[in-house]
Amino acid sequence: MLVLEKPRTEADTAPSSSIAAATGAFNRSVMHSATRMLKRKEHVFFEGDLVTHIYKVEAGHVCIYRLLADGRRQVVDFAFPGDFIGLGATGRHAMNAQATEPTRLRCLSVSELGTVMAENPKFGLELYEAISRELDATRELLMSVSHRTAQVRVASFLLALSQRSARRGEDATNIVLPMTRTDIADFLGLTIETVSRTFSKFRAQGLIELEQCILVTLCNREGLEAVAEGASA
Amino acid sequence: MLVLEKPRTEADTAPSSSIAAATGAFNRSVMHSATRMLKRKEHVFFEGDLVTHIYKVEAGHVCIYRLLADGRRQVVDFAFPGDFIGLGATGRHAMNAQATEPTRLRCLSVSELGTVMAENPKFGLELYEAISRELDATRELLMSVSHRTAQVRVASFLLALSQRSARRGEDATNIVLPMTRTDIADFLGLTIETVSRTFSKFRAQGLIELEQCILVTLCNREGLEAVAEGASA
DNA sequence: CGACAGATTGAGCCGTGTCAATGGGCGTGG
DNA sequence: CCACGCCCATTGACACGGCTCAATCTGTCG
Repeated sequence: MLVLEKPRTEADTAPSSSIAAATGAFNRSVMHSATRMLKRKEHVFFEGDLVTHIYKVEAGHVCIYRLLADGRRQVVDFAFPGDFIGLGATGRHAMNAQATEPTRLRCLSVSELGTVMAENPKFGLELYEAISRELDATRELLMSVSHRTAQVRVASFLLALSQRSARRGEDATNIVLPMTRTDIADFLGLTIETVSRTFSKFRAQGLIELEQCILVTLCNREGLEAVAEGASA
Repeated sequence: MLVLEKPRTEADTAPSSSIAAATGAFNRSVMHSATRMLKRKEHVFFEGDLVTHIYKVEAGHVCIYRLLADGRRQVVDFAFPGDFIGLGATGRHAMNAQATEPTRLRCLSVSELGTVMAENPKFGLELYEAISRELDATRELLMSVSHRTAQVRVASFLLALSQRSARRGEDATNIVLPMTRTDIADFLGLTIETVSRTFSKFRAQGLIELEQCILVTLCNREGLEAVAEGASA
């Protein structure tokens, strides 16, 4: 998942080990399980679907969103390789999950869940910790969306992406956006126009460089962090 | 917790049974555990505190919030009798929890958690389901805060309170607000002035009646629902 | 009765949404 | 290979909702 806001070091490092543990148990448990390939824009599941599986993203990215009555869309999460999706749903999915690019998933049917849980008593706890991180991330997003200006939100978003890249050992300054402006806007609770304008403003300020719309270079991390902190810059 | 938005019937009834189960297990497990009394405005725990206990609200109300760098406050949840608080925190609390009125809690120390889990393998799953509901509620709140007008948010909020009262067998039309305008504002991502103005507007439209600031009467539920649905009324 | 916290109400401004037009990249088909 | 069309991103003008600042009112507690 994508965590906005600078995570405290402890809160950041500690759970990743627990996630690693969960991932380990998951992999051991579903060694024989199926993988599933998705094309760009293809859905993993839809809102209202019966919950049949828990998925772990192995490659690609998945956008978790929900449609509102008025046709608007709220993206609640972006799932990255290593993340679980479909957690927390009981009975039926409350969300839609759509691959933003070609994506590979590992699947564990919920009917096996009980078996796995019985074989590995820790697995329940591991799921609990995974979903706890999910909850934390959603709350961070809530903070961001409810009280912050567009600039702060977008800056936080870019920094979060950068940190995620760094954590995965990838380039933290040249970021490839795995989602469209619309996805970003619906995630941050903004319009596509505002997101675009904010990118442009950052570029004008020399904070970032843009290439092909999806390649962002962070030229001035300190400056971006200052904006994310709320400095009106 | 407080769930905005009209819950689907199935999503609403199904989990309540699971919660009941969890509560049962919790009570059985902590029969011997301590209760804790809090005065109005007293804190259960603060952000950054070590996680020592999981709590269940027995009476009163608890406001779960977090302070932002700029001094603003985001309320992420109101815990009502029967709700758990402190779930999902690993290591240290990421939130503050403050009683909005005299409150009684039942406590289970996390050191006992392992024991309880071992004695009752289902307990982990029950916690998982409880936190799943928490996640759903937070996502609903996110929807509400990110894309909706003040009127819609406040209307949804009142209806959510009403539904909660109804579910608890209390009066669903005469609601006692267990929190201040500030708490409501920080929950809905609005200012206290906007909340107040919106209340006044609803009163002027004959949708509600106000008494002593904390006693709200829903005069026109359909009208309020129409507003919550987005009708510009 | 006085003091204080919380709530209400008003005036003005700023940021973001809305509507609309333009630009750029990519795939498809001629 | 080029041209067209489509989708997405960018940019501008304008309106409006909610925030800010500020004054007043109400209820409560000492």
